Amino acid sequence: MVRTHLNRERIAQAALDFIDEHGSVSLSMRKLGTYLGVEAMAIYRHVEGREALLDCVLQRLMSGVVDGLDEALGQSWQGYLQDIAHRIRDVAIRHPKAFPLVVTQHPAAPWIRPPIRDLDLIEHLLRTLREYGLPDDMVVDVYQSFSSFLMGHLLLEAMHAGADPTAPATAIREEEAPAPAPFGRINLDTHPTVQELSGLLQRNTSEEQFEIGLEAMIDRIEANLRS
Amino acid sequence: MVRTHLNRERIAQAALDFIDEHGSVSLSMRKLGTYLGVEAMAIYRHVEGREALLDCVLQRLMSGVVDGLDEALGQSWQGYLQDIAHRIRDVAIRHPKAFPLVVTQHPAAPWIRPPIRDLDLIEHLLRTLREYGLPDDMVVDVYQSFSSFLMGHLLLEAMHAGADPTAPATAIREEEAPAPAPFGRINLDTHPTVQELSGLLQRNTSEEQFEIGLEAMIDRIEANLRS
DNA sequence: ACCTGAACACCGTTCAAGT
DNA sequence: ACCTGAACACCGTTCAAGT
Repeated sequence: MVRTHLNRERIAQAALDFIDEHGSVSLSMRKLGTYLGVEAMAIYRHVEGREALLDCVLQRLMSGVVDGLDEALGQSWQGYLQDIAHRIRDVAIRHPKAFPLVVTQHPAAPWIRPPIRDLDLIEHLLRTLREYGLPDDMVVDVYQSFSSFLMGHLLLEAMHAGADPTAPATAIREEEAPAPAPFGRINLDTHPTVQELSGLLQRNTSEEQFEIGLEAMIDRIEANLRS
Repeated sequence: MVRTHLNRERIAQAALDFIDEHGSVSLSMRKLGTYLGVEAMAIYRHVEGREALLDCVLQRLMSGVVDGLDEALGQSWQGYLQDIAHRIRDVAIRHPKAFPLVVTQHPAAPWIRPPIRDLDLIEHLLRTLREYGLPDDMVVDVYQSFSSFLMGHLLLEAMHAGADPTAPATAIREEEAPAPAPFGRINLDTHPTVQELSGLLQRNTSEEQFEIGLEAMIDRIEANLRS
């Protein structure tokens, strides 16, 4: 008797918490049930099924991005894009195990481009860019380029951050390889260039690359606007 | 008695064929068994489990990229990158249902950046860029930027191409909405800008965007080289 | 050496029954 | 109105048994 009173929001939040901890493949209706202190099949009274549940999680994950976005206005479309980019990056970094849902869950329409798939955010983006005076074809072009950019960078960052520090599927035998991992099962002898560049390859430059790439994309839009 | 003689390659090919047709979530060991005309659990004699099976599919999917890549040499590193980019794009377009495995399956090491995750291809890329005279830190930088770029563009293209033309999960009731689909469950009244730009949004400019973005990335590398 | 078939522990989902 | 519990059809994986 711990306060049941199930509802859509409580379920979505619990599912997100569970995914943050154990990953989305480990989430089952039954486990989420016991996680909620309820008999599992009670969830179906509030959400249509597992697929719909993951859609709820995704929406909860992304709904925070558009909130408070208006305050960032009044500057420039460049600053506005920077703001959105960093907000979505925060989501990807804070929820690395949940973020890949943006690509796993099929969007509601084919012209929706993850990770910008929340309709309110799309509306906000298109409307705001228009208000800053960008022509319509340019507005749509920015939406599409921007999505691709975020997708590429953030999915890779999330994969990196969300990778289990725990051992891979094949359990480690104690007698072999107490190595620090990054070249565990990779034969460096047959890939000498990888070996020689291993130091550089292991450097994590995600944040710089993100900032540089974002700047470059904005520069490219500016150049297009002038031509 | 149709020639069984199971082996790793035949299994991987059959799994890829199955995924191309039905998607990777529908692939089960049992279904693949009957698809191969074999008693399902026979697969375990050749691959360790479902996860390993998907890794095999992924490897088969990408192994073709590095083959015949040497012939493209002798030109310039720009042409070389263009060649790889288009080869990987071909894979994404020809196997839209299988391509998302590049992000679903965790890579063997954290410094590996999908979709360029085949070790032979990574070795080839790093070595070749070096031979063209790029400095080491630039070589690694190109690997990373290039991966992000391909990831963003190709995953979105694959999602678009692989989306089921069949109805979504919620079966369509006959009396409502015989609409052509792209705005099926989306309320356009609350998203007027989306409505006004719907014509532009539905245009498929994936290929142009890919070519333009690729060119821009290469230009950026050239500029970095001169500075 | 390779495949089979029964078995185990888990799934998503449905539905009649409880309160 | 909301939750329960049994049931059904499926899973991945193990293992002794067949040939």
